[in-house]
Amino acid sequence: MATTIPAPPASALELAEKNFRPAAVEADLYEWWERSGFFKPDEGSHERPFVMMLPLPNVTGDLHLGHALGFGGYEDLIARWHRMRGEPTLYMPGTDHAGIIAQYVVEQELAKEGITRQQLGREKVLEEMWKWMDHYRPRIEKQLRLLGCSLDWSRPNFTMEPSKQRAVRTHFIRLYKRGHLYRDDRIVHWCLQCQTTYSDLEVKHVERTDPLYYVRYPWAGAMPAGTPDVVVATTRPETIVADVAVAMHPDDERWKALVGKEVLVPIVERRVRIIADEAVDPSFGTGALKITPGHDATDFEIGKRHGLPVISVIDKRGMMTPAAGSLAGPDRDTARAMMVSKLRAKGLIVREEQVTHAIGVHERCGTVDEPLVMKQWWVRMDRLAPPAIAAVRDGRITIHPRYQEKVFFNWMENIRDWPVSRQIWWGHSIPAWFCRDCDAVIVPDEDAPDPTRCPKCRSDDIYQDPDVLDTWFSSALWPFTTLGWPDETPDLRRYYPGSLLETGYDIVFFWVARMIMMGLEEMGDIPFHSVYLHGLVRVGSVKMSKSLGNVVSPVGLIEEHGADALRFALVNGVAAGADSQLSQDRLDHARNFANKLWNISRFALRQIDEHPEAFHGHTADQRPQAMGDEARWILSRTDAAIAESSRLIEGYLFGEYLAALEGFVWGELADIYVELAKPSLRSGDATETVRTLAYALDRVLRLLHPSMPFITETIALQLWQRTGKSEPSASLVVSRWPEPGARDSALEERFAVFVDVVRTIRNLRQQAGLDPSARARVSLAGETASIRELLGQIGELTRSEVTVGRGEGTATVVRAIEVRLAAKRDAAGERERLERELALARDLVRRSRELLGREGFAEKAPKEVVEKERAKLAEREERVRLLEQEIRRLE
RNA sequence: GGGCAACUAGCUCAGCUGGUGAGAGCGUCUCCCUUACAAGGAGAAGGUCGCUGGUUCGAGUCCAGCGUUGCCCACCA
Repeated sequence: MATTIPAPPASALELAEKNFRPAAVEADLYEWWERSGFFKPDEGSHERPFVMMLPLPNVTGDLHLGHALGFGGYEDLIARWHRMRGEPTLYMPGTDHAGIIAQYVVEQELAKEGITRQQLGREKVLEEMWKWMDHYRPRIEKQLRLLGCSLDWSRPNFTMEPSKQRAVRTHFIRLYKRGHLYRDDRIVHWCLQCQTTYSDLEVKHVERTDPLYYVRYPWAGAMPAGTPDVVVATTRPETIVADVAVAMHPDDERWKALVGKEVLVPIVERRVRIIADEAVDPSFGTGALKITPGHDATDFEIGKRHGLPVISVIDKRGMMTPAAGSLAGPDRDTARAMMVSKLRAKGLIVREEQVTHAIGVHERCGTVDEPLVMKQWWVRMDRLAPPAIAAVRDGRITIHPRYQEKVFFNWMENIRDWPVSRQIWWGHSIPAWFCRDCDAVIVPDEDAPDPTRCPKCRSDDIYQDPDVLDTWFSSALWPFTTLGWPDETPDLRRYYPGSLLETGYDIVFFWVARMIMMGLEEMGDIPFHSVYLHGLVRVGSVKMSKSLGNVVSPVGLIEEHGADALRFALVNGVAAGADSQLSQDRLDHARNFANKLWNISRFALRQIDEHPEAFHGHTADQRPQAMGDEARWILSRTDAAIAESSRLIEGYLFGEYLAALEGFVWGELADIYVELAKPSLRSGDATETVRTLAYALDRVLRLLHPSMPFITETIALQLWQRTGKSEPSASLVVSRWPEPGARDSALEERFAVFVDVVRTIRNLRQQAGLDPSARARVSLAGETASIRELLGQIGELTRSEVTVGRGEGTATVVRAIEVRLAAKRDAAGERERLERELALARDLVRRSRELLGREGFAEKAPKEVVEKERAKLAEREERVRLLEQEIRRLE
């Protein structure tokens, strides 16, 4: 920690308005936190560090709500909690150069000025890319600060910075030398728009209806009479010119006898064989599939199995190549129409129908996939995947919520090799050179400079692979490149492996799985111990996406409601891993809750100001030695809230944690304790009450700080300025998370009765139509022992004089206590009400008796459960008796 | 085709290791500007926890089957 800590901002110390105004304090507080070094891990600590890497946002534009959920909602909550637990906490910032997406975005910008990347050339486009990065990186970093993320900004990271380029080069070379990387001609997804390949994961399937043509392939030789025609169904007739076979399912009785015979590919008149392959679906079309290895992934695989040649008739721009013969020249759509009319002219189209099928499109731009066969770099998965599967299988890495592990296994166990070449310009260059004279592939040694001549044939006519690497190739290394790898840095030693990886479940395959594989490969150890996967945030009920134009900027929401309200609203009450939606209601509610806390604090601070003597020799963070019931009660409940909060956060139940905390702060501290505190504050000795109020507030601020850092810090500064605190920390950020004290469950049980009685009296008052501001008289009879000490408090919350004993007036029974309010009785109406209550009460008695009388219950259920049920039955029976008595009295 | 999950109040959703009048927010109704807060307070109404079986003394919670919905993966031409 910094040796001298600057003074906290005056704005936070002075804000005293009736409503909390986030804009007045947030920027100042963040700046103070950052400048004071609170977000740097304590290097001197011997505690085990907590390490979490930011899921590096793409430098493609501003942050959206999904980022706010992950970064501000979950990660910062988790980081702040660990920091408060005394763990040296490293929440590592960084951004991603975002390869294809970023280049696509910048190209769109250029297109607005009518410029294409080809016109500009590689150098200039890269200049534009860097300009974009230089513009958006600070903006993104600013937005992370607005969210309140406690990132260690002294350790900035960017995937394209020189140190990362060196790391990627090293990694590539090592993978290559170890045999995990190979180069091969294989079919890949090609984007005509982006002019690059992409991986299976980046293919989106969309439903589309297209004409399905049934095309007859004439027999090559004479066939016996009655031999059926071979008819294939296709949506892509333009690829017929690249057909090299027709395939049937081996078990298809219709065609079995014809396997091995030859047909003529229409128009090109090529003789091809009929083959049998399991991949053919006999129920589709006629059960005969045309095989086009050059332009279909399935066909490519089938072709490989049968040793068929590959014919490519479509080029990278989507134009028909000379190999297409009479179709050469036009684009693929025009060629399709041309082919259809040619086939029609020859009478080869036997049928045409509409078919709805799934077609692949590039998820970034929506362009229909064009499978092409190209020479590409591939990462072999056969040896990288098994250790990653094992790490999760044997629990070295746990994924929360746990069911996501099944999803992980399902994918990893069917994983396919990963194509990592991209034909764009923005990205990590590939440290591989090719020799024009002997075709050698040259990958230099790790620390060697770029090669200048071919080691095989000594030619100096070599060139570097012009492709760049998939973005995820570099982000897979994030857990260790951020720590200085491949150098053996102190950071790498201290902070690897990390503790937790928090991200959305939608990038498990893209990123999480690959980090695990590469961590194990390069570091020989898992990259993190746990993974927490949050759900997706929707706006209203619609998924947020750029194409739908409903991307919400968190910045506007922060300006309007404050970062705390946004952070709280995004997480409160959301089940682990579940998708959620952010609505105006949720935001308003969160803001209202923040305001509630603010006003509890204003009340407490005013009381402290009026009773300064309470803090001579005592501080807000010291648990007061309370005597009074209500003080002891709220202290016990505070301890319950502490224990509950810790338990829920440890269990990754963040939504529950906030919901439970809100219930405590609003429903118990504000609605009950603050009200009970008022009379004793007016009386002579307020010391105990003020101290209790301050202490409860101090605890609540700590408990809530991980989610609502700004408001809690503002209040804490104001509180501690008045009361002092025993802990030396200058800020709530680096204060200790509370430990729960001993609870008084007997007292809590008495207060549960108390709360029931209060509600019953208030209800009775309203039913009787009493003037809300008038004082009433209430008498309690029956089993009043547990609340005998709390009569004054009951009176305080119900504006009543409360006595024990028989009284007059309108009555009801709660638990086994008769409650009577001095008011005029409406005999008929009251009788009706009491009869209704009696019926319900009898039903409850019946249920209790049934449960207790059931065979096996008394023997098999835990003793406490049986005891509790017996007590409940007794109370219910007494309530029935009292209600009956009351009804009789009405007669 | 394979996998994962969801189905709880009018709406949006909690309910974690099974324990018995099923919770919240919003909305609805009644009342209240009580000097911390009207961005508030008090009270109320509202649910056969998708369906059918099973396990258990006991099931919203566990198991099986079914139905509906969503998502992911996959070589639907």
